[in-house]
Amino acid sequence: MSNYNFNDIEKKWQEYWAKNKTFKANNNTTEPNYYVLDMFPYPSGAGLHVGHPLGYIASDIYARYKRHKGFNVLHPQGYDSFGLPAEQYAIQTGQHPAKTTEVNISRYRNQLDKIGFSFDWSREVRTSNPDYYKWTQWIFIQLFESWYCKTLEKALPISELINIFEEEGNIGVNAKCDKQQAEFSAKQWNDFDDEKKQRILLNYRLAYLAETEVNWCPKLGTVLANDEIVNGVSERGGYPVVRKKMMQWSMRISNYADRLLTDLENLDWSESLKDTQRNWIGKSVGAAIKFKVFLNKKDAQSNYIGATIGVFSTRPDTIFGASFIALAPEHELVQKITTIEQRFEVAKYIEETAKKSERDRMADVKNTTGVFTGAYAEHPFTKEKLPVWIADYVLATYGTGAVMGVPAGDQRDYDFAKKFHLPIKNIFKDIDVSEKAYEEKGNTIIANSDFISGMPHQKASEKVIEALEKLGQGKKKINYRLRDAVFSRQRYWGEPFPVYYKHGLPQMIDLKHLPLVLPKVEKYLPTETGKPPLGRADNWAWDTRHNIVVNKDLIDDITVFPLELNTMPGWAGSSWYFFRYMDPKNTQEFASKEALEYWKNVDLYIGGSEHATGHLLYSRFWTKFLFDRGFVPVNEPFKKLINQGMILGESAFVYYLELEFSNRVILNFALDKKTYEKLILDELEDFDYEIFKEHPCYDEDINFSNLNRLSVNKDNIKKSKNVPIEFVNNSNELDFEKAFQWEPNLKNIHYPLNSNGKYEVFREVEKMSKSKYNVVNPDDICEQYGADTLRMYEMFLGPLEQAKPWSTAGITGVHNFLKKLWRLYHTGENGAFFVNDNPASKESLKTLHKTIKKVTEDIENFSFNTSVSTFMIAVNELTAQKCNSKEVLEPLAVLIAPYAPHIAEELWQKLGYEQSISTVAFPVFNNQYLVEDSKEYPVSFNGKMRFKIELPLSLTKDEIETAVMAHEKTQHYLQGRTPKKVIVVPGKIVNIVG
RNA sequence: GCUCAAGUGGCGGAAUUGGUAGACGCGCUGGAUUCAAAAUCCAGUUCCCUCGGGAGUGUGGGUUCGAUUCCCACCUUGAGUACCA
Repeated sequence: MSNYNFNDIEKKWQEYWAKNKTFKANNNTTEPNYYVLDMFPYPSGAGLHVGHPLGYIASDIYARYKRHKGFNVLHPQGYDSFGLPAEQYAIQTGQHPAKTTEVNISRYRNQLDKIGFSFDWSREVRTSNPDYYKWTQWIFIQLFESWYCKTLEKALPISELINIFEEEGNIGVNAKCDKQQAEFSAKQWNDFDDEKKQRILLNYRLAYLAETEVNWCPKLGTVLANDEIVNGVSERGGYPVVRKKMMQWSMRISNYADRLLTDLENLDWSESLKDTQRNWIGKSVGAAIKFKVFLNKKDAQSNYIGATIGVFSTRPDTIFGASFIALAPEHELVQKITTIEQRFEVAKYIEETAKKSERDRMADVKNTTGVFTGAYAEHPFTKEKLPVWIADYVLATYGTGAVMGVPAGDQRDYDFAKKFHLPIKNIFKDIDVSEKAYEEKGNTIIANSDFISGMPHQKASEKVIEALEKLGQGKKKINYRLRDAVFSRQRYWGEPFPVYYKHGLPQMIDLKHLPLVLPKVEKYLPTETGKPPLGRADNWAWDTRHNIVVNKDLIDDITVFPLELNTMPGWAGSSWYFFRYMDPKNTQEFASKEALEYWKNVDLYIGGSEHATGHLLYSRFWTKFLFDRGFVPVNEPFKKLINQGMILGESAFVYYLELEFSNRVILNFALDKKTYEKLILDELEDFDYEIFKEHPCYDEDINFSNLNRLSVNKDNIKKSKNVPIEFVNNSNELDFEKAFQWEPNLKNIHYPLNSNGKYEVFREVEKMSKSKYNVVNPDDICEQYGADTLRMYEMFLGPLEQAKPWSTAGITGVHNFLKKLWRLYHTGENGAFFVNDNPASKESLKTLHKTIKKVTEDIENFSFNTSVSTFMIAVNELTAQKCNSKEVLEPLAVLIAPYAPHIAEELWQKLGYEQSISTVAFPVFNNQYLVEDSKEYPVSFNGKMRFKIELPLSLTKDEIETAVMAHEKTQHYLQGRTPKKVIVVPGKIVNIVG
């Protein structure tokens, strides 16, 4: 008697794989190689839920498949182990983040192991490991020691730039600086003192230190990158974010904007993900236009202030419609151009806008505000004097921080002009702009515009740019939305910068002395003086004589210097980890040339789409940089990328209203579905108050306060023996007794009951998270049904890339399939293993090869959900055929091995093999088993399906036509008529058009 | 607002380049086995019907002998982004 005892089988093979290092990748083979990578997890304290493994299962299936196909597969896993949650936990409990991280990692590892992944654990990396972050620090130094040459479109060593400066000055250098770098000659450069030289070089370095306006989150005590802010609040925690100027490390990613954009073309990524990156980079083509600023409207040269306002516009063709110029409140020219009369107003306005947080400003979109500076800008063609305003709808961080206001062509300019009674000049032929601006480009003809009147948009733009160039007041310009990335965090649990400060100037610590290891601190909070947590460390100064970390009391600024107090952001370590897996133990290089050359880039990368504008962009940036400097042989890190959809949790809630009565007794009334709908639709006028009126506490002056909700998920709290307390039955009815026991507050609610005398809870699908009590743990599924069932079921749920709610409703179907598969090999007495050497029936061979064909196609196309169905059909058919032949059952086991590796290994062993099934070649589809067969061809007349004719599958198109026309059924239908046309779709259908 | 994706039974979802819509699974119904239950197996299951058939892939058009698939317009939902000049 032999049952499908999945728990024993899975444990046995997981141990076998670990012991035999079955999935260890080789760095030097003659076989072709393939690199399958998952986005490595952040080991959070909550552990894995069933959503996490979805992508890992998909990549594991593909990795195992590729091994069967004879590839040397690299399929590693590791941990993105620096991060905020561990630090916040440390702040609360005083535990060192390294310790909690360690605990979380071992929990993760434990959970991952239970699912039977084919990871090569010998290559594990952890970003918080000093052996690893030594190289993150090293890459930072390389970025510091590089500048970006716009002419060659690549990063070059800073030493080459110094050479140029020494010989030619900076006049011929085509590089982007964070601020306008004044020109200097070779002689001037050579005469500068060292400090000045260093300051100038900082303007060119790819990693640079500069005072930048940053997103400051006071609650988290740190700055955040743009992609870490969602809807104006922090992604983590949802705290408010304000703008603040700080001295920060930044990365000149904007230099790579164009390459990051154009290189997307050749990547095998989904179009929607590419679009997200394209939008984020935000390329727009237009013109840079300079306006001369005058003190007043009078046309006298003496009123010229001697400054110009540069604007960027995607619509230079609308320049004759310009009626004002608007500056961002933070614009550097504001002070210089504001007239004496307007000074007070302007100062007041700027103070007000500075007070507003990013979020307030966003919430206030509809409310246009601004103030006149008193100055005027001269139109380059008409010489008209346009008033210069300050307006907070103009962003300091985009373009030049100034716009030319063309009310007719831009709705925001239109609203602004309306509000402040500025002229609205119509410059479009046959278009009405009396109500709103006309923003379409299309084929509109420009009018009332001097030399471009009568031209369409595109041509007019070109002409204007041409004319501006002649005047020296403008040129064609490409602008990007992508901004340089802030690289400093006021945090403890991150990579320390390998930087010390000599007289305020940053100096790099030599590679020989890396890693610079995180110092010990007593508390993980910022210091009392507002410095980052590293400011609390005593041993945090750099002794340049001995090249060691020493106590900060020894700082003398001669030989001992202060170290950087910021740490690197979370994305630092994750921007290059895929290279480290290639050679994870290397102590001399971040990865050896040979390893990098052997594996090249990641062939298949699977992870969530939430990293589209963060991790995936930064990784591409660092890879391009490392490529430019010759450290890696590839320009892009991830050839093919798949975003697995999120698995959502289903939550159950009680919604209740808190009602405050005049006698100050507070009562909670649970809502039924109908009332709830009325409430959210604000239709409370016809709300049924009768139920409340019956209550003794009812009063005319009921005060409705907030709508509350309470989770009553059935899987959220576990009894000691892992049995979920069932709060809610399948009809969504609440079990009061159990619910009250769990959450006594539920007792204080008055429930409207349905006809069964029960209360129906609300169901909603939302993200799985600990705080929502809707987490399903994969361990429980593995224990109850086995890892193979979990793997197949997660694939069976639906298309990989689609988001879907978790439900165990269909899991028995998949589990039954595995039991049937087991039985297929155990048809002996009392369920004993039984397989024979007899040749298989033609029918069984047909089933097998049909399955091989479909499953191979499915894996190649990543449609794993349909191949689970294919397996089910195959097993059902083979069971019906009573197939016991090795000829079919052996290849079948291999076929299923990527999906359900444990059961496949067990069957393989029972079939008499000692080697792991993962070394066996994948079955090859043989057409002959299908071709010899016949097929029913549907025959239609004028598109209407009439009957089917059975014909051999091997016929050609013409033969099918002849055979169909000669067939008695056809002749019977035609009754002597001659059809006009016969259409044959091979293998499909025959259409007769009469 | 802009960009993108998706709308198919009671449910999750199948359907090659346009070719028998609803595979497969869940659920449901009936049956077999059983003292009974679990487990397993078999049959049925889009809707309507006067049992001949008719309708049907968000809605309305179009192309085609033939449309879930291609084109146009609209509706709905989801995702991303947001004063980006």
